[in-house]
Amino acid sequence: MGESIFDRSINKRNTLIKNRNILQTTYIPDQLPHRENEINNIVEIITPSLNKDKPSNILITGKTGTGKTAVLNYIGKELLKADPKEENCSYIYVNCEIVDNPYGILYNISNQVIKDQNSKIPFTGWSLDRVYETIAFHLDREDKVFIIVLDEIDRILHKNGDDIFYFLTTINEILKKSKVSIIGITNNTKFTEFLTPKIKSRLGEEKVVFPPYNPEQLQDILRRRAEMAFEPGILDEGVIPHCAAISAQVSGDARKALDLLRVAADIAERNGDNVITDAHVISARNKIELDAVIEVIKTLPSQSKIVLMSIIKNHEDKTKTVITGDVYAVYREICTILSCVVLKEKRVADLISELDMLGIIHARVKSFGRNGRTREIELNINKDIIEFVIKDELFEPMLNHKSSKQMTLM
DNA sequence: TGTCCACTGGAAGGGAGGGCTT
DNA sequence: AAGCCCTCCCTTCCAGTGGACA
Repeated sequence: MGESIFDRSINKRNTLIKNRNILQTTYIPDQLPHRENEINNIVEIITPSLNKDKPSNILITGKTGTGKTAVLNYIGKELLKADPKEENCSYIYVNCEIVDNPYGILYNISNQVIKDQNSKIPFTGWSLDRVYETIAFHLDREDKVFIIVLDEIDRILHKNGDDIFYFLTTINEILKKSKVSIIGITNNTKFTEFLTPKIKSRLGEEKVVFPPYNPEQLQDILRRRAEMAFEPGILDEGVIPHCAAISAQVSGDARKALDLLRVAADIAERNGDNVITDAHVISARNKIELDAVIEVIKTLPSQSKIVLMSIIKNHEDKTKTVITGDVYAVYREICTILSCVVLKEKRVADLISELDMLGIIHARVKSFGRNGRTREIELNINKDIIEFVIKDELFEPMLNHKSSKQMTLM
Protein backbone atom coordinates (compact mmCIF):
# COMPACT_ATOMS: atom_id res chain seq x y z
CA MET A 1 0.00 0.00 0.00
CA GLY A 2 1.27 3.41 -0.96
CA GLU A 3 0.91 6.56 1.06
CA SER A 4 -2.40 8.30 0.91
CA ILE A 5 -3.03 12.00 1.10
CA PHE A 6 -5.32 11.19 4.02
CA ASP A 7 -2.58 9.63 6.14
CA ARG A 8 -1.31 12.82 7.62
CA SER A 9 -4.78 14.09 8.24
CA ILE A 10 -5.93 10.88 9.84
CA ASN A 11 -2.99 10.77 12.21
CA LYS A 12 -3.64 14.27 13.30
CA ARG A 13 -7.29 13.46 13.96
CA ASN A 14 -8.81 11.79 16.95
CA THR A 15 -6.01 12.75 19.21
CA LEU A 16 -8.21 15.06 21.23
CA ILE A 17 -11.69 13.81 20.70
CA LYS A 18 -12.29 10.34 21.97
CA ASN A 19 -15.93 10.21 21.06
CA ARG A 20 -17.16 12.91 18.77
CA ASN A 21 -20.70 11.63 18.78
CA ILE A 22 -21.22 12.69 22.37
CA LEU A 23 -20.73 16.33 21.52
CA GLN A 24 -23.29 16.34 18.76
CA THR A 25 -26.52 18.07 19.67
CA THR A 26 -28.49 15.06 18.48
CA TYR A 27 -26.92 12.83 21.09
CA ILE A 28 -29.27 11.84 23.90
CA PRO A 29 -27.37 11.24 27.12
CA ASP A 30 -28.53 8.68 29.67
CA GLN A 31 -29.06 11.43 32.14
CA LEU A 32 -30.35 14.90 31.58
CA PRO A 33 -28.91 16.95 34.40
CA HIS A 34 -30.91 19.89 35.75
CA ARG A 35 -34.08 18.82 34.02
CA GLU A 36 -35.23 16.47 36.76
CA ASN A 37 -38.21 18.60 37.68
CA GLU A 38 -39.44 18.89 34.16
CA ILE A 39 -38.98 15.18 33.55
CA ASN A 40 -40.84 14.22 36.71
CA ASN A 41 -43.56 16.62 35.88
CA ILE A 42 -44.14 15.20 32.44
CA VAL A 43 -43.77 11.61 33.58
CA GLU A 44 -46.41 12.18 36.20
CA ILE A 45 -48.80 13.58 33.65
CA ILE A 46 -48.39 10.80 31.12
CA THR A 47 -48.08 7.81 33.42
CA PRO A 48 -51.82 6.98 33.17
CA SER A 49 -51.16 6.02 29.55
CA LEU A 50 -49.54 2.83 30.83
CA ASN A 51 -52.98 1.83 32.08
CA LYS A 52 -54.63 2.89 28.86
CA ASP A 53 -55.97 6.02 30.46
CA LYS A 54 -55.72 9.16 28.45
CA PRO A 55 -53.27 11.65 29.92
CA SER A 56 -53.89 15.39 29.62
CA ASN A 57 -52.54 17.19 26.62
CA ILE A 58 -49.38 19.10 27.40
CA LEU A 59 -47.97 22.29 26.03
CA ILE A 60 -44.25 22.64 26.59
CA THR A 61 -42.54 25.97 26.22
CA GLY A 62 -38.95 27.03 26.64
CA LYS A 63 -36.26 28.77 24.68
CA THR A 64 -33.99 26.98 22.25
CA GLY A 65 -31.40 24.77 23.86
CA THR A 66 -33.25 24.28 27.11
CA GLY A 67 -33.52 20.56 26.57
CA LYS A 68 -37.12 20.23 25.44
CA THR A 69 -36.49 17.90 22.57
CA ALA A 70 -33.86 15.92 24.45
CA VAL A 71 -36.20 15.41 27.39
CA LEU A 72 -39.08 14.32 25.21
CA ASN A 73 -36.90 11.89 23.31
CA TYR A 74 -35.63 10.54 26.58
CA ILE A 75 -39.13 10.10 27.90
CA GLY A 76 -40.09 8.32 24.72
CA LYS A 77 -37.28 5.85 25.22
CA GLU A 78 -38.21 5.28 28.85
CA LEU A 79 -41.84 4.80 27.98
CA LEU A 80 -40.85 2.10 25.56
CA LYS A 81 -38.86 0.43 28.31
CA ALA A 82 -41.93 0.41 30.52
CA ASP A 83 -44.13 -0.96 27.76
CA PRO A 84 -41.81 -2.72 25.31
CA LYS A 85 -44.53 -4.22 23.17
CA GLU A 86 -46.47 -0.99 23.02
CA GLU A 87 -49.53 -2.77 24.29
CA ASN A 88 -50.89 0.15 26.24
CA CYS A 89 -49.24 3.14 24.77
CA SER A 90 -47.43 4.30 21.64
CA TYR A 91 -45.20 7.32 21.48
CA ILE A 92 -45.16 9.25 18.22
CA TYR A 93 -42.70 12.03 17.60
CA VAL A 94 -43.07 14.51 14.76
CA ASN A 95 -40.85 17.48 14.11
CA CYS A 96 -42.96 20.16 12.52
CA GLU A 97 -39.99 22.16 11.42
CA ILE A 98 -38.98 19.62 8.85
CA VAL A 99 -42.47 19.13 7.47
CA ASP A 100 -44.53 22.16 8.26
CA ASN A 101 -47.68 21.74 6.22
CA PRO A 102 -50.79 19.98 7.52
CA TYR A 103 -50.60 17.18 5.01
CA GLY A 104 -46.97 16.52 5.71
CA ILE A 105 -47.55 16.29 9.43
CA LEU A 106 -50.48 13.96 9.11
CA TYR A 107 -48.48 11.88 6.66
CA ASN A 108 -45.71 11.69 9.19
CA ILE A 109 -48.08 10.65 11.95
CA SER A 110 -49.79 8.10 9.76
CA ASN A 111 -46.47 6.51 8.87
CA GLN A 112 -45.90 5.77 12.51
CA VAL A 113 -49.44 4.65 13.21
CA ILE A 114 -50.06 2.49 10.16
CA LYS A 115 -47.68 -0.42 10.17
CA ASP A 116 -49.29 -2.30 7.29
CA GLN A 117 -47.39 -1.33 4.14
CA ASN A 118 -50.44 -1.73 1.96
CA SER A 119 -52.63 0.71 3.84
CA LYS A 120 -50.07 3.51 3.97
CA ILE A 121 -51.12 6.99 3.00
CA PRO A 122 -49.43 8.43 -0.10
CA PHE A 123 -47.20 11.39 0.56
CA THR A 124 -49.47 13.58 -1.53
CA GLY A 125 -52.64 13.33 -3.56
CA TRP A 126 -55.33 12.60 -1.01
CA SER A 127 -57.74 15.08 0.43
CA LEU A 128 -57.08 16.04 4.03
CA ASP A 129 -60.50 14.71 5.02
CA ARG A 130 -59.61 11.32 3.69
CA VAL A 131 -56.29 11.42 5.53
CA TYR A 132 -58.07 12.35 8.76
CA GLU A 133 -60.51 9.51 8.42
CA THR A 134 -57.85 6.97 7.57
CA ILE A 135 -55.69 7.91 10.51
CA ALA A 136 -58.63 7.84 12.88
CA PHE A 137 -59.63 4.44 11.54
CA HIS A 138 -56.19 2.97 12.11
CA LEU A 139 -55.85 4.51 15.53
CA ASP A 140 -59.10 2.90 16.54
CA ARG A 141 -58.11 -0.51 15.28
CA GLU A 142 -55.98 -0.74 18.36
CA ASP A 143 -57.00 -0.26 21.91
CA LYS A 144 -54.43 1.95 23.53
CA VAL A 145 -53.17 5.45 24.12
CA PHE A 146 -51.26 7.31 21.43
CA ILE A 147 -49.06 10.10 22.65
CA ILE A 148 -48.30 12.37 19.75
CA VAL A 149 -45.43 14.77 20.27
CA LEU A 150 -45.41 17.78 17.95
CA ASP A 151 -42.05 19.46 18.17
CA GLU A 152 -41.77 23.07 16.96
CA ILE A 153 -45.53 23.15 16.88
CA ASP A 154 -45.64 26.87 16.19
CA ARG A 155 -44.37 26.22 12.70
CA ILE A 156 -47.70 24.78 11.64
CA LEU A 157 -49.67 27.78 12.65
CA HIS A 158 -48.48 30.10 9.91
CA LYS A 159 -49.49 27.53 7.36
CA ASN A 160 -53.22 27.52 8.15
CA GLY A 161 -52.81 24.88 10.77
CA ASP A 162 -56.09 25.50 12.57
CA ASP A 163 -57.73 22.49 10.97
CA ILE A 164 -55.03 20.10 12.00
CA PHE A 165 -55.14 21.27 15.60
CA TYR A 166 -58.85 20.93 15.55
CA PHE A 167 -58.57 17.41 14.23
CA LEU A 168 -55.94 16.34 16.71
CA THR A 169 -57.65 17.81 19.74
CA THR A 170 -61.12 16.56 18.93
CA ILE A 171 -60.17 13.18 17.56
CA ASN A 172 -60.99 11.50 20.86
CA GLU A 173 -64.64 12.24 20.26
CA ILE A 174 -64.52 10.05 17.17
CA LEU A 175 -62.44 7.23 18.59
CA LYS A 176 -64.21 4.37 20.33
CA LYS A 177 -61.31 2.40 21.76
CA SER A 178 -58.03 4.22 21.42
CA LYS A 179 -57.18 7.61 22.85
CA VAL A 180 -54.87 10.32 21.66
CA SER A 181 -53.07 12.86 23.72
CA ILE A 182 -50.98 15.63 22.31
CA ILE A 183 -47.72 17.05 23.57
CA GLY A 184 -46.88 20.28 21.82
CA ILE A 185 -43.40 21.76 22.04
CA THR A 186 -42.65 25.35 21.20
CA ASN A 187 -40.07 28.01 21.92
CA ASN A 188 -42.54 30.73 21.12
CA THR A 189 -44.22 31.79 24.33
CA LYS A 190 -46.85 33.74 22.44
CA PHE A 191 -47.84 30.70 20.45
CA THR A 192 -51.19 30.14 22.14
CA GLU A 193 -52.35 33.69 21.51
CA PHE A 194 -53.01 32.84 17.90
CA LEU A 195 -55.15 29.82 18.61
CA THR A 196 -58.90 29.80 18.89
CA PRO A 197 -59.97 29.61 22.53
CA LYS A 198 -61.28 26.08 22.23
CA ILE A 199 -58.12 24.68 20.74
CA LYS A 200 -56.05 26.77 23.10
CA SER A 201 -57.61 25.29 26.18
CA ARG A 202 -57.49 21.75 24.86
CA LEU A 203 -53.90 21.92 23.77
CA GLY A 204 -52.79 23.47 27.01
CA GLU A 205 -54.53 21.28 29.55
CA GLU A 206 -51.17 21.03 31.24
CA LYS A 207 -48.28 23.38 30.79
CA VAL A 208 -44.63 22.75 31.42
CA VAL A 209 -42.08 25.50 31.12
CA PHE A 210 -38.41 24.77 30.56
CA PRO A 211 -36.35 27.56 32.12
CA PRO A 212 -32.99 28.46 30.59
CA TYR A 213 -29.93 26.83 32.16
CA ASN A 214 -27.89 29.13 34.32
CA PRO A 215 -24.11 29.31 33.84
CA GLU A 216 -23.37 26.79 36.60
CA GLN A 217 -25.76 24.29 35.13
CA LEU A 218 -24.32 24.79 31.68
CA GLN A 219 -20.84 24.19 33.05
CA ASP A 220 -21.99 21.03 34.70
CA ILE A 221 -23.58 19.78 31.50
CA LEU A 222 -20.46 20.55 29.54
CA ARG A 223 -18.21 18.85 32.11
CA ARG A 224 -20.19 15.65 31.96
CA ARG A 225 -20.07 15.55 28.20
CA ALA A 226 -16.44 16.57 28.06
CA GLU A 227 -15.50 13.74 30.39
CA MET A 228 -16.98 11.25 28.00
CA ALA A 229 -15.87 12.90 24.80
CA PHE A 230 -12.28 13.93 25.49
CA GLU A 231 -9.09 12.33 26.66
CA PRO A 232 -8.34 13.61 30.15
CA GLY A 233 -6.33 16.75 30.59
CA ILE A 234 -6.72 18.30 27.21
CA LEU A 235 -9.08 21.05 28.25
CA ASP A 236 -7.69 24.31 29.56
CA GLU A 237 -9.52 25.08 32.76
CA GLY A 238 -11.05 28.27 31.41
CA VAL A 239 -12.64 26.63 28.42
CA ILE A 240 -15.81 25.25 29.92
CA PRO A 241 -16.68 28.34 31.94
CA HIS A 242 -16.06 30.38 28.84
CA CYS A 243 -18.39 28.29 26.67
CA ALA A 244 -20.99 28.37 29.40
CA ALA A 245 -20.70 32.11 29.84
CA ILE A 246 -21.10 32.84 26.16
CA SER A 247 -24.21 30.75 25.81
CA ALA A 248 -25.69 31.79 29.13
CA GLN A 249 -25.52 35.36 27.93
CA VAL A 250 -27.74 34.59 25.00
CA SER A 251 -30.44 32.44 26.52
CA GLY A 252 -28.99 29.61 28.56
CA ASP A 253 -28.74 27.60 25.42
CA ALA A 254 -27.07 24.26 26.04
CA ARG A 255 -27.04 23.43 22.37
CA LYS A 256 -24.97 26.47 21.66
CA ALA A 257 -22.61 25.68 24.51
CA LEU A 258 -22.05 22.20 23.15
CA ASP A 259 -21.54 23.51 19.65
CA LEU A 260 -18.91 25.89 20.95
CA LEU A 261 -17.08 23.12 22.74
CA ARG A 262 -17.20 20.78 19.78
CA VAL A 263 -16.10 23.34 17.23
CA ALA A 264 -13.35 24.57 19.55
CA ALA A 265 -12.10 21.01 19.78
CA ASP A 266 -12.28 20.65 16.02
CA ILE A 267 -10.26 23.76 15.52
CA ALA A 268 -7.64 22.72 18.05
CA GLU A 269 -7.40 19.34 16.47
CA ARG A 270 -7.04 20.72 12.98
CA ASN A 271 -4.30 23.04 14.15
CA GLY A 272 -2.53 20.10 15.67
CA ASP A 273 -2.69 21.65 19.14
CA ASN A 274 -2.56 19.38 22.17
CA VAL A 275 -4.74 21.47 24.39
CA ILE A 276 -8.05 23.22 23.83
CA THR A 277 -7.81 26.82 24.98
CA ASP A 278 -9.86 29.96 25.30
CA ALA A 279 -8.53 31.13 21.97
CA HIS A 280 -10.06 28.13 20.32
CA VAL A 281 -13.40 28.94 21.89
CA ILE A 282 -13.26 32.43 20.52
CA SER A 283 -12.42 31.17 17.05
CA ALA A 284 -15.22 28.68 17.43
CA ARG A 285 -17.71 31.37 18.24
CA ASN A 286 -16.73 33.36 15.17
CA LYS A 287 -16.75 30.33 12.97
CA ILE A 288 -20.19 29.25 14.12
CA GLU A 289 -21.67 32.67 13.59
CA LEU A 290 -20.12 33.05 10.18
CA ASP A 291 -21.04 29.56 9.06
CA ALA A 292 -24.63 30.07 10.09
CA VAL A 293 -24.89 33.32 8.18
CA ILE A 294 -23.25 31.89 5.09
CA GLU A 295 -25.50 28.88 5.16
CA VAL A 296 -28.61 31.01 5.39
CA ILE A 297 -27.61 33.25 2.50
CA LYS A 298 -26.44 30.39 0.37
CA THR A 299 -29.73 28.56 0.62
CA LEU A 300 -31.84 31.60 -0.17
CA PRO A 301 -34.07 31.24 -3.23
CA SER A 302 -32.64 33.15 -6.17
CA GLN A 303 -35.30 35.84 -6.09
CA SER A 304 -34.38 36.60 -2.50
CA LYS A 305 -30.75 36.73 -3.50
CA ILE A 306 -31.57 39.30 -6.14
CA VAL A 307 -33.50 41.35 -3.61
CA LEU A 308 -30.58 41.15 -1.22
CA MET A 309 -28.24 42.23 -3.98
CA SER A 310 -30.52 45.17 -4.71
CA ILE A 311 -30.29 46.21 -1.11
CA ILE A 312 -26.51 46.08 -1.23
CA LYS A 313 -26.39 48.15 -4.40
CA ASN A 314 -28.61 50.73 -2.73
CA HIS A 315 -26.29 50.92 0.21
CA GLU A 316 -23.38 51.88 -2.01
CA ASP A 317 -24.70 55.41 -1.79
CA LYS A 318 -24.03 55.92 1.88
CA THR A 319 -25.82 59.26 2.08
CA LYS A 320 -29.38 58.11 1.62
CA THR A 321 -31.57 55.83 3.66
CA VAL A 322 -32.69 52.79 1.74
CA ILE A 323 -36.43 52.20 1.46
CA THR A 324 -38.60 49.56 -0.15
CA GLY A 325 -39.25 51.62 -3.27
CA ASP A 326 -35.52 52.13 -3.95
CA VAL A 327 -34.84 48.46 -3.53
CA TYR A 328 -37.59 47.61 -5.95
CA ALA A 329 -36.26 49.97 -8.60
CA VAL A 330 -32.80 48.41 -8.47
CA TYR A 331 -34.35 44.98 -8.26
CA ARG A 332 -36.07 45.56 -11.59
CA GLU A 333 -32.82 46.59 -13.18
CA ILE A 334 -30.99 43.57 -11.93
CA CYS A 335 -33.73 41.27 -13.10
CA THR A 336 -33.57 42.80 -16.54
CA ILE A 337 -29.82 42.33 -16.72
CA LEU A 338 -30.18 38.75 -15.60
CA SER A 339 -33.20 38.38 -17.85
CA CYS A 340 -35.19 36.65 -15.18
CA VAL A 341 -38.76 37.03 -13.96
CA VAL A 342 -39.60 40.37 -12.38
CA LEU A 343 -41.84 39.98 -9.35
CA LYS A 344 -44.39 42.57 -8.32
CA GLU A 345 -43.86 45.17 -5.62
CA LYS A 346 -45.89 43.37 -3.00
CA ARG A 347 -43.95 40.17 -3.38
CA VAL A 348 -40.60 41.92 -3.21
CA ALA A 349 -41.77 43.78 -0.12
CA ASP A 350 -42.64 40.43 1.42
CA LEU A 351 -39.24 39.04 0.48
CA ILE A 352 -37.67 42.01 2.24
CA SER A 353 -39.66 41.13 5.36
CA GLU A 354 -38.41 37.58 5.12
CA LEU A 355 -34.81 38.72 4.90
CA ASP A 356 -35.49 40.78 7.98
CA MET A 357 -36.84 37.80 9.87
CA LEU A 358 -33.79 35.80 8.90
CA GLY A 359 -31.68 38.52 10.47
CA ILE A 360 -29.73 39.28 7.32
CA ILE A 361 -31.11 42.80 7.14
CA HIS A 362 -32.82 45.12 9.56
CA ALA A 363 -36.00 46.56 8.06
CA ARG A 364 -38.25 48.56 10.30
CA VAL A 365 -41.36 50.41 9.28
CA LYS A 366 -40.93 54.13 9.53
CA SER A 367 -43.02 57.09 8.51
CA PHE A 368 -41.40 59.83 6.46
CA GLY A 369 -44.38 62.13 6.81
CA ARG A 370 -45.32 63.56 3.45
CA ASN A 371 -42.95 61.09 1.87
CA GLY A 372 -45.03 58.19 2.97
CA ARG A 373 -44.61 55.29 5.28
CA THR A 374 -42.32 52.45 4.34
CA ARG A 375 -39.42 50.35 5.51
CA GLU A 376 -36.03 51.72 6.30
CA ILE A 377 -33.60 48.99 5.39
CA GLU A 378 -30.15 48.38 6.79
CA LEU A 379 -27.70 45.57 6.29
CA ASN A 380 -27.02 43.42 9.30
CA ILE A 381 -24.12 41.60 7.79
CA ASN A 382 -20.94 42.66 6.14
CA LYS A 383 -21.70 43.35 2.50
CA ASP A 384 -18.51 41.69 1.26
CA ILE A 385 -19.51 38.45 2.92
CA ILE A 386 -22.92 38.54 1.30
CA GLU A 387 -21.49 39.33 -2.11
CA PHE A 388 -18.92 36.63 -1.75
CA VAL A 389 -21.58 34.05 -0.97
CA ILE A 390 -24.10 35.16 -3.56
CA LYS A 391 -21.53 35.34 -6.29
CA ASP A 392 -22.54 32.22 -8.15
CA GLU A 393 -23.26 31.65 -11.79
CA LEU A 394 -26.51 33.54 -11.41
CA PHE A 395 -24.74 36.77 -10.68
CA GLU A 396 -21.67 36.57 -12.83
CA PRO A 397 -23.23 38.66 -15.62
CA MET A 398 -24.44 41.28 -13.22
CA LEU A 399 -21.23 41.71 -11.28
CA ASN A 400 -19.29 42.07 -14.50
CA HIS A 401 -21.78 44.55 -15.75
CA LYS A 402 -21.98 46.71 -12.67
CA SER A 403 -18.38 47.44 -11.86
CA SER A 404 -15.03 45.77 -11.98
CA LYS A 405 -14.04 47.41 -8.71
CA GLN A 406 -16.48 45.15 -6.94
CA MET A 407 -14.95 42.07 -8.43
CA THR A 408 -11.51 42.78 -7.08
CA LEU A 409 -12.92 43.00 -3.60
CA MET A 410 -13.58 39.30 -3.56
C1' DT B 1 -55.90 70.82 11.77
C1' DG B 2 -56.28 68.08 7.94
C1' DT B 3 -54.05 66.17 3.92
C1' DC B 4 -51.64 62.92 1.63
C1' DC B 5 -47.68 60.03 0.54
C1' DA B 6 -45.67 55.26 -0.04
C1' DC B 7 -46.16 52.03 1.39
C1' DT B 8 -47.79 48.03 5.07
C1' DG B 9 -50.44 44.13 6.30
C1' DG B 10 -54.04 41.08 5.45
C1' DA B 11 -57.04 38.41 2.54
C1' DA B 12 -58.41 36.10 -1.39
C1' DG B 13 -57.54 33.78 -5.39
C1' DG B 14 -54.92 31.94 -9.60
C1' DG B 15 -52.27 28.56 -11.54
C1' DA B 16 -48.34 25.43 -11.90
C1' DG B 17 -46.64 21.19 -10.14
C1' DG B 18 -46.81 17.39 -7.31
C1' DG B 19 -49.89 13.05 -7.28
C1' DC B 20 -54.22 10.10 -6.41
C1' DT B 21 -58.76 8.16 -8.24
C1' DT B 22 -62.03 6.48 -11.40
C1' DA C 1 -57.84 10.92 -19.67
C1' DA C 2 -60.46 13.76 -16.78
C1' DG C 3 -61.36 15.19 -12.31
C1' DC C 4 -59.73 15.88 -7.64
C1' DC C 5 -56.72 17.43 -3.97
C1' DC C 6 -52.78 19.93 -1.54
C1' DT C 7 -48.84 23.08 -1.50
C1' DC C 8 -46.09 26.77 -3.07
C1' DC C 9 -45.30 31.00 -5.15
C1' DC C 10 -47.20 34.76 -6.72
C1' DT C 11 -50.66 38.60 -8.00
C1' DT C 12 -54.50 41.58 -7.07
C1' DC C 13 -57.12 44.29 -4.22
C1' DC C 14 -57.86 47.22 -0.40
C1' DA C 15 -58.30 49.36 3.95
C1' DG C 16 -55.16 51.46 7.15
C1' DT C 17 -51.43 54.58 8.86
C1' DG C 18 -47.42 57.84 11.13
C1' DG C 19 -46.02 62.00 10.66
C1' DA C 20 -44.06 66.14 7.66
C1' DC C 21 -46.03 69.74 5.58
C1' DA C 22 -49.55 73.36 4.14
